[in-house]
Amino acid sequence: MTDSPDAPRLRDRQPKELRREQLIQATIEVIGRKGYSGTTIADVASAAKLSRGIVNFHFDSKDKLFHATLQSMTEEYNALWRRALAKAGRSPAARLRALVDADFDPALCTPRKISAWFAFMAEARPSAIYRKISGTRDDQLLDAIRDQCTALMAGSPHGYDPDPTARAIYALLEGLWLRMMLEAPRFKRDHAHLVALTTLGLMFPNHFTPEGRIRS
Amino acid sequence: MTDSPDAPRLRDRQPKELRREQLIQATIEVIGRKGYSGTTIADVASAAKLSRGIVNFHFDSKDKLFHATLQSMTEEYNALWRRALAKAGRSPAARLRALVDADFDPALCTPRKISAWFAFMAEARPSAIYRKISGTRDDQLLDAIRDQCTALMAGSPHGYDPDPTARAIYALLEGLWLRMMLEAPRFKRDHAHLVALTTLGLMFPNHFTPEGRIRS
Amino acid sequence: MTDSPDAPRLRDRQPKELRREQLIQATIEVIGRKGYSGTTIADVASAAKLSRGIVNFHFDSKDKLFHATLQSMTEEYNALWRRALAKAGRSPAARLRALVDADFDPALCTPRKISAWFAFMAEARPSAIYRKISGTRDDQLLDAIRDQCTALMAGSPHGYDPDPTARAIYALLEGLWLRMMLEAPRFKRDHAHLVALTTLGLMFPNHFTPEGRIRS
Amino acid sequence: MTDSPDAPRLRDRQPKELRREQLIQATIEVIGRKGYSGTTIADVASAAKLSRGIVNFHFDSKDKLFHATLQSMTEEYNALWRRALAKAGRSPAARLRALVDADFDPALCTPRKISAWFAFMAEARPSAIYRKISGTRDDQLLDAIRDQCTALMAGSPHGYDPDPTARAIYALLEGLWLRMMLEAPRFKRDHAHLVALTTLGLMFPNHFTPEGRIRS
DNA sequence: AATGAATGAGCTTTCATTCAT
DNA sequence: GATGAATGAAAGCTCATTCAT
Repeated sequence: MTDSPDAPRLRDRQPKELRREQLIQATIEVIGRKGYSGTTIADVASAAKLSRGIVNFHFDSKDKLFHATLQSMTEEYNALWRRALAKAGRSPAARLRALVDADFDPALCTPRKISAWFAFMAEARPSAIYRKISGTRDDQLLDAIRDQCTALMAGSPHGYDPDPTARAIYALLEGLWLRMMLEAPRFKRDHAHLVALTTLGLMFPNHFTPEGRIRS
Repeated sequence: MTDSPDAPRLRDRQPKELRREQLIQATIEVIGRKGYSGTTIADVASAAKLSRGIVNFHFDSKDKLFHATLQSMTEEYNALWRRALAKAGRSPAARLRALVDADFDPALCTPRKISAWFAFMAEARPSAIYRKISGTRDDQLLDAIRDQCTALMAGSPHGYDPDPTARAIYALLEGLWLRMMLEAPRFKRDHAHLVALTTLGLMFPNHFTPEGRIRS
Repeated sequence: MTDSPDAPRLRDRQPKELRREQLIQATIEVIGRKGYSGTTIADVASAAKLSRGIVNFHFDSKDKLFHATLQSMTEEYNALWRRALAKAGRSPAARLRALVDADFDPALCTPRKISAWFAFMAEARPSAIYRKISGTRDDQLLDAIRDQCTALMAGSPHGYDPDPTARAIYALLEGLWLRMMLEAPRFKRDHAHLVALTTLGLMFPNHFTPEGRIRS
Repeated sequence: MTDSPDAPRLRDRQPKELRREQLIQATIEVIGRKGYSGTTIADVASAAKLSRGIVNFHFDSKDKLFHATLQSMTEEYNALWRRALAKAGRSPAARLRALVDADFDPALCTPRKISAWFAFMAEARPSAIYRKISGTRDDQLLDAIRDQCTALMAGSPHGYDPDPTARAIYALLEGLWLRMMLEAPRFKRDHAHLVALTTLGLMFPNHFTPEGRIRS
């Protein structure tokens, strides 16, 4: 009666895609808050301010909802670092720095989302959901990091190998995410970012300053 | 085909501590295999080849079993790195190397245990089980790493800071554990260990060779 | 042999209140039949011809179901004697007789309901369910009885006290309920009613005949 | 080491009968405290300061323990009122008064025992434990009361019937026990006793004073 | 005679899923 | 499209009972 006619009420009918997206965002939020095993379909529906039956209606099963949620998170993450790489130009140092910075983008690097990521990872039995959906992305990001390391270490003294170096950077980034989660709110995004940049400075003293700025 | 008479039957009476330990080991095994939310009391009892009621008999609740399991894992981990540090002598490089090596000790660094660790970490809501039990250990290990970094970087050029460096090494080690879990069995312990040692070589070129050996 | 199409199937949707009432009635029936400790949620659901999950769906827990059941019984009982009192007019003898008769009303005084009452009473630990829900009602009924006794004994010879007299009538009524339960089906409602009326005749010979009829 | 050699330690071996008695007393105590459904074998063993297995050892099953407990309570009660009757002499008034007084004997009329009585009564499904064990006793006590009523009412005016009168006294006594339980500790033994005696005074004004003393 | 670890049936409870409306 | 009452499988927990010691 009182709603203005063009303000779409939440529980009104919505195109399928909108509802799915709304439910996926609610899922991320709830998993981030309650953990994987603590998340029920009722929680998700309630967080989306919709009825209990809605999830099975749009996703058939809880499993498929979680699948779609991880898929969505993966795509968002992928898009971010690819865009960052594209914008970074051709200098390997700038590209590497861009990849590192992307990991601490305020849009992605939120407590809820980090929590949700680890929830999915920790449920990753061999052959399970995480590997299937995000495994490829992981490989591609590692490749991208390795490409920059290879370029940066071209003239390095004998014995320094870009391959484990890239592995190290990649592991470092994930380890920092883990720490942000476990030590929240003590260990914050800026602090973690600084640690990553410091590492660039230590690993590539010719290309980065101690604080991680690119040496021109 | 019957049990040899002197093989102690599993279902025989055992001192409480033995049963508790047996159940904790079964819990680690099952969590490692099926994940946190996938682990039921029946699974644990069955893995220990005992009856369903046994867990509640010895631990009162699933929660307390999980609690005791994480406690046990924490104590094992703690004992390992402290022992490694004690054996390493007084040279900061040797001590740092010992801490890094400890993380890849074959007794700890098994697929099941790594999986179990992340299962507990991912369930770590703010104020939950992991923080409570393992938080202090984490802090102490980080302190130990930082002590060595501080010593090693005493004469470093201006701008290099041991604090984020220690954070980086710590995050790197955890990130490598995560990768061993997610990429098992492709990404193996030796490979991860090599990545960690390479990082030492890159970070402290005066104290470690590119492969992580200590420069005398 | 199939259900006639217009017979509403039990399992069809019903308003919440209807289902709750249906489950409460089933609970009284089962407690009356199997006792407090012998009553399981499955029994109640089965008596209501509904599924096992229904009780927790509508009442959250067995405890709350039992709570609601006793509440319902208390309200029914309360309504009955208050209505009887209201209809009885102003004569103390008629009012007292009405209160006594109410206790043997065929709607309340059934084997099942009596059994259920004592089941709840016997579970009454200090501070437990019965006291909390029905304690006040008991007091009010006792007060109502005492009011009539006081009026009837106004001119009694010295030494006769309306207070213990009221207590006696109240205890008598409950004791008769107990006997109906314990000696069922030998000791029936009509017999118990007669005993109560006889007592009125003995206690107030000026106001009631030996059979309990009101002397005009 | 410190126990004096002749002080029998509780957990030492004891003749069967002693242990059984010890367990029965513990059972009364626990049922009185926790109710019928709340009483576990472990509770009983613990109240008797014995091991968990002891009950099944001496009574085979919980059912048989409860059986023996009610039997013991019944025998104690029986012995009490029969003894009281024997001591009362031949005067019907004295005998009736003795029966009433017996019900408020401090040895029997304790909160725990009353609670235990009602616990057993309330579990009395038709054909169940209470009827089987205590039914006969109830009948005999009722008979004893009726005998006195018949004698006392021999010369009563037409219409007064000793049979319902006896029923009333019996129900009154049980009802007062119930009230002592439900209103504990507000409604005490002495108060209830007074109510019963007052009733005698009202019912038999020629034989008892208003306070229930025997008119000589 | 007594212990208490071990068992497993049976219970309450949770919750993904279904489906009449 | 959306709702939410209803279902029932699966889980955790309790506890009477067993039995090696």
